[in-house]
Amino acid sequence: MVTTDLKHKGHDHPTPVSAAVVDDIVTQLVRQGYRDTEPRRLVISAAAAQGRPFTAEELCAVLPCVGRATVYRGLRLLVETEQVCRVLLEDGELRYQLSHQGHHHHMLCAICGASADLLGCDVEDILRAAADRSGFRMSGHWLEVYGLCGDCAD
Amino acid sequence: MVTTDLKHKGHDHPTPVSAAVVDDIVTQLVRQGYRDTEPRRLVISAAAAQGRPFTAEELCAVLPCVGRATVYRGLRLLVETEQVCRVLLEDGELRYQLSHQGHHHHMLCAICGASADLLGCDVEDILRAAADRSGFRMSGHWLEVYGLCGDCAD
DNA sequence: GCAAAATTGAGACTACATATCGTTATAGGC
DNA sequence: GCCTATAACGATATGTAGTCTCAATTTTGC
Repeated sequence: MVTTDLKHKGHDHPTPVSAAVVDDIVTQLVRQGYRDTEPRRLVISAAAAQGRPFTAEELCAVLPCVGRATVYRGLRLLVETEQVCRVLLEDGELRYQLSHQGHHHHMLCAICGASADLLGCDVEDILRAAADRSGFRMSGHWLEVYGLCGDCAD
Repeated sequence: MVTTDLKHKGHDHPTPVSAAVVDDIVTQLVRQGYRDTEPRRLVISAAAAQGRPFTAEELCAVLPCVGRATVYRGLRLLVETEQVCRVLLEDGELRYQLSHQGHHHHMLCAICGASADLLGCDVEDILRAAADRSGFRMSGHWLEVYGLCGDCAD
């Protein structure tokens, strides 16, 4: 859990963010025909440095050296290419976070705001069967789980 | 202003609003100490007339005789008192619709935009068990199902 | 009918997000 | 390494959704 110490210009230094994560995402983008640019890397790096779901404005605040429009565009691109996924908070607010591979759901802590992946849960088939019984052909779903994480429940 | 046809459909056949539905909701509000006012009834009536999930702006458009602020306040009150529930569309847009009693989930049709309640599905216990295994204490969840309704699947 | 209090509505205001457009940086050919 | 087409950038204008303010109005209880 980090950190309030990244707010510098482009060529600063050791972010707690592993360069490998950024490189990996950039590689995915390049593979899809997008360019490898400095501002884009900064957006990815800032997103990766967030310890919990974040908003576009929060990235802007952390990246004063990158134009607002660029932050928004970068974030949108990451969502479109599925490098970043959206997270729905209990009050209806929509935030973002780096996406781990594949379809999954999130458990969101009401106290610390942390997000963890919900593993070992396959509701897909159950939902599809229930929908079927109503004559509805399911193609997808959206699920968020709210509560307290292990640390905060104590 | 480009709107998808999904969001336009349904203006042709507004659901006839039974006065009983409006009366019922107003009764609930009065019971909780809120007043029975004409603008508030108009908001409820307009909400009930929507054939599918709607936005605050849509209600405003349908109710030119009611102030914007009043529409927003009325809608917020209805959400707080759980007469209206929020619905999350697949693209992340948040809309509203009259609430049927109790906890339930929605199936949203990608073509006509209709919303139906998902019945005969209890994922609650499954989710709680999966969360438990990760040391997470679940207190609630949010679930939406997307696909095609019976009419549109043909 | 009267007074207190909740509610309303016009419009100012804020926050968030996108569009415009001239400038800059990147990638790929040479 | 140099050159060019163009993707991407950033400053800022514009748009959009929602809240806030406050005087005027409506509702409720007496």
